[in-house]
Amino acid sequence: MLDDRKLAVLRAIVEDYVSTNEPVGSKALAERHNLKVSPATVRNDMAALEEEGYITQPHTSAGRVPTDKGYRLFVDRLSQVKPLSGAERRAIETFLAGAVDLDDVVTRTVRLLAQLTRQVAVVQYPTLTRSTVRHVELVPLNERRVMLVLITNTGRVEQRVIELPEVVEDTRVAHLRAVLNACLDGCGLTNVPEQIADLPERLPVEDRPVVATILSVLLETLVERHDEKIVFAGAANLAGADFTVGLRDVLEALEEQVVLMRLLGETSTDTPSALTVRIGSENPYLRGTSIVATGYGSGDRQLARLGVLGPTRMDYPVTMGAVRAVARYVSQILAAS
Amino acid sequence: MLDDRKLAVLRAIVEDYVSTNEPVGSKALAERHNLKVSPATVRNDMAALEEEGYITQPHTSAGRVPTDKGYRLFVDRLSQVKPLSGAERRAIETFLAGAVDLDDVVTRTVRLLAQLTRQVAVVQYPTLTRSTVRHVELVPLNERRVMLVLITNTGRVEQRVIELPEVVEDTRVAHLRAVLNACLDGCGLTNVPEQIADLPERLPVEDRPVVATILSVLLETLVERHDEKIVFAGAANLAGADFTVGLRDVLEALEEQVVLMRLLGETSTDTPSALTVRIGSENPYLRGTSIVATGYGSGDRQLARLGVLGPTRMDYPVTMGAVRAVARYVSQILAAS
DNA sequence: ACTTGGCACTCGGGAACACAGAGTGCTAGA
DNA sequence: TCTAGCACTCTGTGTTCCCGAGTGCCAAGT
Repeated sequence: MLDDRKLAVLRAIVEDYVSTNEPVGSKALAERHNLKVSPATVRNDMAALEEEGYITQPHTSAGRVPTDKGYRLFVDRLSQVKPLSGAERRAIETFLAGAVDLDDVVTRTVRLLAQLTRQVAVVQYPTLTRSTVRHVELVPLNERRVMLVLITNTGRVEQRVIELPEVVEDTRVAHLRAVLNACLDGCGLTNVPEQIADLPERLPVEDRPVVATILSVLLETLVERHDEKIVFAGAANLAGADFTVGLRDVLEALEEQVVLMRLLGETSTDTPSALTVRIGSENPYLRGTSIVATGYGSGDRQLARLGVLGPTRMDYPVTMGAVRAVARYVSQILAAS
Repeated sequence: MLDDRKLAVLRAIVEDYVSTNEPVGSKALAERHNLKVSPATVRNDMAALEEEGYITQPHTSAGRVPTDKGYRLFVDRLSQVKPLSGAERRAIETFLAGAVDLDDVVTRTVRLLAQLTRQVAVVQYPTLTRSTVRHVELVPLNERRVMLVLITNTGRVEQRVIELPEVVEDTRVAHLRAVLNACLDGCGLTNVPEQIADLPERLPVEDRPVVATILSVLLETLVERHDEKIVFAGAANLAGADFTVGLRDVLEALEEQVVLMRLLGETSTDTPSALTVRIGSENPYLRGTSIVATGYGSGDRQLARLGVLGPTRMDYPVTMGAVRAVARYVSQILAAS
C-alpha cells in the first residue's frame, strides 16, 4: 500500500515543509530530492498519501502539508535521531559542569536546552520520592523557633521554620537532631512516614509535644513538595513560531505547573530513558504543539523528566538528538555529585 | 500655557485611550467627559497639547494618542494612585499568609501581582547584602565531603558541597561549625570577608587547610549570589498587548536576569518605598514598555524590588495601586517571619 | 502495470480602485 | 474666548481582476 517511494516522498515533504514552512508542491519535490521520477508520478503518490491521511492540502490549489499522522510516521519509521556535533557535546559538558548546586544544575539545563533547540525547554526538578534522606538538620533560631533543613542524596534542600510549643534550649535541640538522624539517615523519602510513626513513643514523655510538632512539619514538607516544581526557558522562541493554537494558550500552559507536568507526561516504566514524542493532537492538553521529552536521573533511577515544546512543524531528528544528549549529560552530572 | 481645561483634556485623552486602545477624537471626548465645551474648543486645546508634545496623531486624520511625555504628566500631576478594594486586600493577605518559606513567598507574590494587574510581574529575591548571618551549618556527607549551609535572617538558605583536602572526622566538623558560628553569628553579609580574614591564623595549624577550603567556598557563595535572582510571571498577559517593540524582545528581556534587574532599577535611597514609574522611552533597555516598580522589605530596610511591566498604554493608577499594596503586604509578611 | 507529458481547472493572494466615515484645521460670527 | 460650519485629508474596507502555482485526470509511452 505504501511502497518505498511513497515513504520517501513523505519524508521529503516533511523535511521540506519543516525547513521552508511552506506547502510543498510536486515540482519542487521532484527537483530538490533526486527522486528520479517526474512530478506527475510524485503527484500520484501524493494523492495516495493524502488518501491515507498522511498529508493534506490547505487549499485546493496549494502544495501538501504533513498531518499529525504524517509526522508520526516520519518520526517512527522515516527518520533517525540526529546526534549532536562534537563541539556541541563539549559545550554542553563544560556548561553543565560549572553548576554549583541542584538549583543551578536545573537552571543551566533548561537554558541550555532552550538555546540548543531554539524552542521552549521544560525541566522538572528531580522528584523527592525516589530520593533518600542524607541529613536532617535542626537549627535553633531563638528559644521558641527552629529551622528544619532536610537534605536529600540528590542535593535537594528543603527548609522550614517551626514554631515550637515550648521553650527548648540548644542542647536539647542537638539531642533531637541526633535522634532524628539516627532514625532517618539513608531512609527513602517514601518510607519516612512509617519510620517516624512510633518515634514519639520511644522518647521520654516530656519530649513528645516538641517532637510531634517537628514531625508534623516534616511530613507536611514531604507531602507539599510531592507535586513537583517545573521550570521552563526560551519563551522568546515562541515569538517567531506560529501555532494553530493561540500563543496566549501556550504561555498560560507554561506558567501552569499542573498542565506542564501533564504535558511532560509519565516516564514509561519499561524503558525509562526512551524518548517520548507527542505530536499535535496526540497531546490532550495543548493541541497544535509537539513535545519531545525523556526521563533523566542518575543511573537506573529515573528522577524526573525534561523536554522541549514547540510547534508541530519542528525538526524532530535534531530536537530529539538534543533532548537525549542533554538528558544524558545532566544524569551524569547528578550521578557524580 | 496649559490651563486647567487643557490638563483636563489631556487626562480625558489618556483615560479614554487606555480603556479603548483607539485614538480619541474631539467629538467623543466632549461627549463622554462632561467638559461643557464644544468639540471645536476641545480641538483647539488638542492642537495646543500637540504643539507642546503631550499628544500626537498617528495619521493626519485620526484621533490623538498620548506621547510618553503626556503619560508622564498624567502620572505626575493628573492622576492619583487608585487603592485596591477591600475584597482585593483581603485576598492578597490570605494568599500571601499561606506561604511556607521564602521561595514560596516570592513565587506567590509574583503570581499574585501578575493576576492582579493582568500584566507581567517581576520580583527580585531579597538581597543578601543587607542580610545578616543567622546560622552556618556544616553537614558531614562522607569523610571527605561536607555540605555548607548558610542561613540568613531573611530566611534565605544557600548550600554548597565542599570537597575537603583531607579526611575530617565528624567531631572535628562539629568543632569547626562552632568556631564558624561564633565568628559569624549575626554578622552582616558584607562584613563576612573581614570577619573571617584572620580566622585561619587563630586556629591550630593542622586545621588551616580545611578551614581555608571551607572559607573560600563561603566567600564564593556570597560573591556569586550577589547578582540577585529575579523571577517573573504573567507572560501570557503579553499575548494580547501590542508593543511598539517586538514581543520577542520583551520575552528575551524577561529571561535575561541582568536586563530585568536594570529594568527594575535602583531603589532611591531617600525614599525607598516610593513608586518608580518609567514610561516608554524613558526606559533605556526596553523602549516601548512601561515599568511600575517599588522597593520592599521589612521595616526600614529595603531588601529588594518588585514591579510590573506592561505596554506604555497601561492603566497607571490601578497598576500603581496594586504594586504599592503588594509591596506593603509582602514586606509585612517578611517582617513577621 | 507503472510512468510520463499535456492540459484544463481551481483557488489564494496581491494590485488597483473606489468610497464612506471619522477627524481635523480654519475661518467667521457670537 | 468659545462655537458652528465647512472643506479637506486620510485610513480602512470592500470589490474586482488577474496571475501563477499547483492540482487531477487522461491518454500515450515503456
